[in-house]
Amino acid sequence: MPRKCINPEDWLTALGKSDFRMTSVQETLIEVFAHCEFPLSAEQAWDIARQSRPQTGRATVYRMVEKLENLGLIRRVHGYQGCSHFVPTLPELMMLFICQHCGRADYLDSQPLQDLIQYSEHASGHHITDSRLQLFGVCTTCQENV
Amino acid sequence: MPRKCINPEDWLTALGKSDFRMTSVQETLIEVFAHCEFPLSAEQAWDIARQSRPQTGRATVYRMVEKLENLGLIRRVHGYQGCSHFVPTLPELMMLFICQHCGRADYLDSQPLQDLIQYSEHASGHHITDSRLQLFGVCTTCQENV
DNA sequence: ATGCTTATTGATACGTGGTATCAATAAGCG
DNA sequence: CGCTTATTGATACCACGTATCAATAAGCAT
Repeated sequence: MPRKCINPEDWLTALGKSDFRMTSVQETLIEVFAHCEFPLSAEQAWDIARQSRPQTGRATVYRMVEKLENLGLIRRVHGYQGCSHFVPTLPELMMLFICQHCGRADYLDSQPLQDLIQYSEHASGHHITDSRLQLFGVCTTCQENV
Repeated sequence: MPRKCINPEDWLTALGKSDFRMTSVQETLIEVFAHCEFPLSAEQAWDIARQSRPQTGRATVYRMVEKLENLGLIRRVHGYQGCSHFVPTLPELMMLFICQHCGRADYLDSQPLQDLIQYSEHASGHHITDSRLQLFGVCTTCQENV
């Protein structure tokens, strides 16, 4: 499965507002999420963060996860075993695919989703402002390794 | 917004397996979910159930919610304020729309979603076995009442 | 109807994921 | 360098959900 990677620099830029103070915890957590291979829970992120920064507090991780989600830098995965895991968001709006076998996330072209929304909006009369789509299945790599 | 309604009789049929025993709690909770206007959490369902059946236990409600979800009779709403609310599932697979203003759920034609899945499967090479789509916005009724 | 088997219930205790509090720390600015 | 104040981390706390288990009652055989 293709591996997308996030540039932590961009995240720092996105976080860089006037009343914002960059700290070492934040750098650590940005690294953790920017490079995660799999959807990560706050608890998992905490474990990983403490490997390189043992004094990291639990509440701080939860706060940071909330902030990153609000900024749209990470994205909640609405999966089978709960909805508390996150993956980095790509700059472009894309559809999320989760492999049920290896657990990895892939990002697919979102044009079909935009078409769907436009069609459904017209067909139903509702004004659609937001959407959540997630696809599950077996990724190309795992299909080969059966 | 159009109001779809579930027939509790159908649910009883779906529940009627050999080693299954129908009880009054179950009837109560089926009524609660079959007629709910809005996505309901287990806790909310508990409150409503106790109005007509005060001795209803909390654990029983959670057990029943799990059973109904496993049977596909109710469906989890992956919304903004968490993922622990449920709406009755319609016989046909349909896309879920939630109005951000009045909170009501509507069910939309799922053909566009099926098309999207078929297209994305072909385009990505992944084998897609399941999906979760939810749409949010302002329903036709709420648009008129601005 | 009556009794028996066993699925189901409800009370309680428990566990986990997430939040409020608050004194201590440190970022960034003048 | 010192000040202001955003941020941190420890702790306590809360909510949602689950495991346990004796008591209850469905539904079948008789």
